Amino acid sequence: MARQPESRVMTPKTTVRVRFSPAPTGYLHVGGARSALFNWLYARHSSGTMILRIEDTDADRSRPELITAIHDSLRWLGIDWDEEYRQSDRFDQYRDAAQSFLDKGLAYRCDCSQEASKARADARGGKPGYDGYCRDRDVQQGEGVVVRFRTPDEGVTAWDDLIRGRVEFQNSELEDFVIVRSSGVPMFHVANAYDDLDMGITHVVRGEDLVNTTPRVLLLRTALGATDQPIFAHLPLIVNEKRQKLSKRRDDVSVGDYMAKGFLSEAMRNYLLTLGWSAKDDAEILPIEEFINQFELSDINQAPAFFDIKKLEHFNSEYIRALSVEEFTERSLPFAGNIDHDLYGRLAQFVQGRIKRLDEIPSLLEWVVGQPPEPSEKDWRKVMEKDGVSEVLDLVIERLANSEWTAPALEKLVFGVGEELGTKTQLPVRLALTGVRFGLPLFEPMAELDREVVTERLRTARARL
RNA sequence: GCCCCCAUCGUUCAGUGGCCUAGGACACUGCCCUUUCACGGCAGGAACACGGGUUCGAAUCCCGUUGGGGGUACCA
Repeated sequence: MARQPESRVMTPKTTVRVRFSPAPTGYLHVGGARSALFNWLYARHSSGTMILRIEDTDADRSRPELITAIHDSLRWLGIDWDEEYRQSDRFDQYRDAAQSFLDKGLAYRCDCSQEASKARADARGGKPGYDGYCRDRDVQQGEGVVVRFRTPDEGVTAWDDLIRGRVEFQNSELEDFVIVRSSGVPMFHVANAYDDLDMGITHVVRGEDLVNTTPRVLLLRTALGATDQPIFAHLPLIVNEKRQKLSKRRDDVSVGDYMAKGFLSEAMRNYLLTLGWSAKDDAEILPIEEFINQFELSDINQAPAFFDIKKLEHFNSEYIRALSVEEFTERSLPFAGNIDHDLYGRLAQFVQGRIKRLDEIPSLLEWVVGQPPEPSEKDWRKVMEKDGVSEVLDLVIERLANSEWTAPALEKLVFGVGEELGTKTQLPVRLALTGVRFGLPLFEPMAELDREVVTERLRTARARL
């Protein structure tokens, strides 16, 4: 057969298969979402397969209902997948694998209690880890017995990380780790190595917090009979303001929280993308297709990135403003609070350009649908305690009685008073009416209120002068 | 402690030996626009952690120091 030209070299022989493997022990958080996203981007970029694999080997910690929540969060972000597996469905295969290790002498049973091995470690002089006490004790199956993998005493386990370059571990540093719990349930290392091999995973894209487990997984993979390695890409961590790995405990980071705070999923996804990777020409906000097109794992940075909500908000406001008024109205309605839908439909266009997050909407509308907040001392002094304000209010109140009740007419009325009196009139009217000195354009919402309500509010303010 | 990783403006990304008197974005400050706020426009301050090499030449390569982080479970 004739040899193909360059394309033969350029095209990988195997199609890309990647997986996102969350443990259902909590809601999807931004770190996990970013891992999922980078896997997905690479799968779509290379026309490969995106696999969702639920790593629920720890029955005590896993909560089945969280799987649905993870699905929802991924879907919200627009991340889809082609195959899905659940490790709890595959226990038998992992158990068989572990048994084969036992049969081949690659693993052994151990009946040391955790207290006992810790006591020995302390006696050894603080060097933690299991010491291989049971390696040749021929322990039999029984209560409290685990299976440990026999790690090599010498040599090096290494891989060429797409993001970090070559990473090496001395095998002598590796302890004989547990692969089957005393309950008989295999540990995640086994499941992970087995599945990556069995599912033909070509690229392992995951957080840097997993690098230390890579040698174990690699050793297990070899024990399973593999002669190759997947390509690893260990993503830099997303950190909080103290530069620590984001944690569900101390940081408010679940994807659902951001949904509830009024972030658009496209903005969230786009922002997450820019943490550790960037498109050509300094472009930060692009259609997802363009990102997919340009995405390469090897272009990802090595340094941890801070999750900056300010920047996320900027992205969000950009995406909000890019929406058509119709789409904005529809998508923001659930955040608008207790307001007549038709009324909101008329006012949404004024809201759209003024918010960074959808959850800011109710406060913007407060004076339209309910009572305005009490003006602050400072605002009152600055706006109302000036010469001519009482004349302005008097005149506006007077003319309101007979004015046509439309936005243009009201604008003309208020500005007309200003021209006659040689002063600016919007601010005092705004403060009297809305309670604050910033917000929506004044006249359109004003025309939505009843004449009596508007007049009453202005009178109240006038009385306070 | 031990193992592993990381190090460019406050933040984030760019920069892969000369194009860098280091660029973009967010944030911040000032001005303009505007009879609110926001948007928009213009301008500004702001960084290659330190010390050694290598080289004609280093933000870019090597070594060390310092600093930060991750891991060190019968969690994943």
